[in-house]
This record gives sequence, structure tokens and C-alpha cells, in this order.
Amino acid sequence: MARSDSRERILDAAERLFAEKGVVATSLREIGMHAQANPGSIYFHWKTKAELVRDVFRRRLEPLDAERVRRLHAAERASAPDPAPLAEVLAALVGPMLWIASGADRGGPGFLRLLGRTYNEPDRDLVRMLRRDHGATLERFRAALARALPDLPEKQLFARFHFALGALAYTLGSDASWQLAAGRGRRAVLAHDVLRELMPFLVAGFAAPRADAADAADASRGAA
Amino acid sequence: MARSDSRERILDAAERLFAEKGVVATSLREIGMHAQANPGSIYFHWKTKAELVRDVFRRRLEPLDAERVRRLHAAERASAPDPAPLAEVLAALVGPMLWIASGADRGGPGFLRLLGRTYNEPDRDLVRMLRRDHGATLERFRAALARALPDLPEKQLFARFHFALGALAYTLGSDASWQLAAGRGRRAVLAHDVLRELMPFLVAGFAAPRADAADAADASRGAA
DNA sequence: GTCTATACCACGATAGAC
DNA sequence: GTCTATCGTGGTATAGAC
Repeated sequence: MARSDSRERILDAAERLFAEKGVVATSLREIGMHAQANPGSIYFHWKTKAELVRDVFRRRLEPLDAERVRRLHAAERASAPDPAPLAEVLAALVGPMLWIASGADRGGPGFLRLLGRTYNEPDRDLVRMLRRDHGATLERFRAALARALPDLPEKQLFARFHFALGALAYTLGSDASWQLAAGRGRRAVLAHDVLRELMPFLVAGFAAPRADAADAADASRGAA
Repeated sequence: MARSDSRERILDAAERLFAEKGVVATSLREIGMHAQANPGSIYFHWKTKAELVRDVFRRRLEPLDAERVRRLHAAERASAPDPAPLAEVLAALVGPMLWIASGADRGGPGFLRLLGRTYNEPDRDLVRMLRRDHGATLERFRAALARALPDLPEKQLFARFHFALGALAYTLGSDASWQLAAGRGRRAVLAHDVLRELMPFLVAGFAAPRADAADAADASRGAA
């Protein structure tokens, strides 16, 4: 297939370069070079750079979203009529990333890194696009967490959900986290370790009691 | 003072634009326009764009670092000869951000947002510069956390420290978190609320037990 | 369907008038 | 100390040969 051949090569090269240097800093010229395709030929497959970016993410996120929802539903069925327990919901959110990390045909650790970085990237349109295409899945998890923690006020739940996504995104995106087990040399193993460490941290964080008055006063005290 | 006048205006404009659109996406022309200064005149004060960026961060981070270290030392003196307790160390790390958020002359919530975004920005040199200039403070906190949690293996502590920084960075950087209490309209109040919610989440996360075998197996189970 | 060549523009940075 | 003018580079995107 002459068509899909070049198209996939371009997507692969773009994914790798985006993960390394960021989306905005990667030029179409560079993508073309690394894909052994001509920069100009990218415009046969996509109208603009933004649409190429969209497809780079969609190719990986659609299976990831599907797997997350599948595991969430499985957990909910297993515990019905009670809501799925907190640890199960979080495992359905985080676990499929190990599945991503362990398969090069699913993007591997490189895509996880790209994903982590991009969620916090200051490109308005890019984040907006991600939210439009894949926000529904996150909303399902927010709702499942609300059912698992019926006593936690909505505002607190929302805040903690963001903390969890932040811990996930930053850890996957940061260089430092990939050096955690630098001795081993293999990145897939590393992502596995990091994500496994994340689970108890998140479970405990979500289950934490509210801040009492003393803590809050202490935290907000300014300079002398 | 003709000198510091324009210089400060440029720093202010750069800070605001960096927070809105990101460092790489902001041009010197744009900074000059918003600062009511000529793009070319920026090169009188700084040799390159990178040095301007460095100063934008340094202006805010040096007081922030100093305040963090001051509060950490205060906590350590208060509990000596025992190590400072976990909650106190975390409060010294997070609390001074409220102090930043509450003062426009210290950058306000805008700078917090910039800081949150930049820690995850894929610009290698920028992150490297931040680490070189201000990594020593974070290292002090890592060491203080190790003393507060002597039973937690170094690798786990390192991972959890990254989770905490991630939750902090993402929350401060994300647009969504700033809409938490959109009804109130005032951003400083909002940053205050968000950071106060963060404290119990982090304390519980750091104090969490290690993952047991069952959890780990569950989290790593792939697709069917 | 892919390549070459190129238009067009904005970028960072410099030189020199004032 | 600030401005204008401009250079060279490299970005996205297009036109048209093959």
C-alpha cells in the first residue's frame, strides 16, 4: 500500500519528535525528514499541521479510552449494585497506561511521555482539541469517583481529580521520572514501576480527610 | 528612573504573555508591543531571549525559594532534635505559593500558572535552566521529606515527590482548575482554595502504605 | 500519491540614528 | 536608553511536475 505506508511513517515520526521536543517546537520539515517523506507531501494527507497533530493523538487515544472504559464497566458490573470501589476505578484509569507502555504498536512509553507533556502544554487550541475529542472518558471517571466517594463534596472531588491527573501527567512527561531506574535501561519496565507506585499514592490521596482549620491556617500564613 | 522603568515593564509583559501562551510561542515583538517598548530595545537589557526568560523566572523564584527555605528551617527548629513532621514540610513547600498568589507585586496567580506550565514544558534548555537555578531548594525539601519518612525507601520517596510536584504544577497550570470557583471571579481566592485542598491530598499520599501484591497485579493486567 | 520548488511571513538578532 | 530599519533563518503552506 503506497498510501498508508507514507501516512503511517509520518505519524510515527511525528509522534516520536513531538514526545522529544514538544509539538510546537517540531517542524513539518523535520517530520518529513525523519519519515523519509517530503515535507510537502504531508499536505496531501492533512490540510494543516493541527490536523496532523490531532491524528497523532487520536490513533493512540481511541484504543486507550476504549480500554479504560471497558475496565471501568467491568469493575462496575463486578460490584453491582454497589458502586465500583475507589481502588478499582483508579486502576481502570491508570492500568491501561501500562498496556500502552508495553506495546510499541500502541505507542509505547514514548507516547505516554507525549501525552503527559501535552496535557499541560500552553497551546490553547491543542488542549481544547484533546478535551473535545477525549474529555468524555475523563468525565465518566469523574462520575465513577463521585459514586465511589459519596461523602466527598463535589468541589473537593473535582480538585482531587485534577491532582491525580497532574501527578500522572507530570510523572509521565518529566525526564526525571524516566531516570528512576536508569540502571535497567529498559523504558517499558520503568513506566510499569512508576505507574505501580502511583496507585497507592492516589488511593490514599482521594480517601484523605478534609483539611482541618489548623492545617489551613498554617498553610496560608505568609512571610514575616 | 528611565532604565528600570522600561526593564520592569518588559518583564511584566513577558511574564503575562508567557503565562498565557507559553514561552516558546511568545515572540519578542509581542512582548515589546505589550510593554509599550520597541522590540529592538529589549536587546539593550538582555543579550538573548533566553536571558530575558531567565530573569522573568528569577525575579519571582528567588523570593519564593527564600520563603520556602525560611519556613522549612522554622519547622525544623521547632521540632528539633526530631525531624520536621511530614505535614509541616509539605506546608513549607506549598504554603509560600499562597503568598505569591496573593500579591500582584510577587507575580500573583499569573506567575503560579506560568510556573506550573513551565515545569512540564518540553523545552529542554528552559527546564534545565530552571533546575540549575532553583533545583537546590527542591533538593532540600526532598531531603527533609526523607527525614520525615525514614521508613519509605528512597525510590518510593523520589516517585512520590514527583507525584506531588506534578499535582502542584498541573493544578496551577491548568485552565480547568482556575474555573473551580468561577462564580467568585477573583483568582487569588481561587488559588488559595486550590492549594488548601492540595495539602491533605499530599499528606495522605506520602503517608500511604506501599502497594501490595494484589493491587499491583490488578493494575498491570492488560486488555483481554 | 509523492516530490521539487517556492511563496510568504514571522522569528530572533544586529546596526546605527537619535 | 530607545527607536527604525533590516538581515538571515526557518516556519507553514501551496503550485505544479512527475
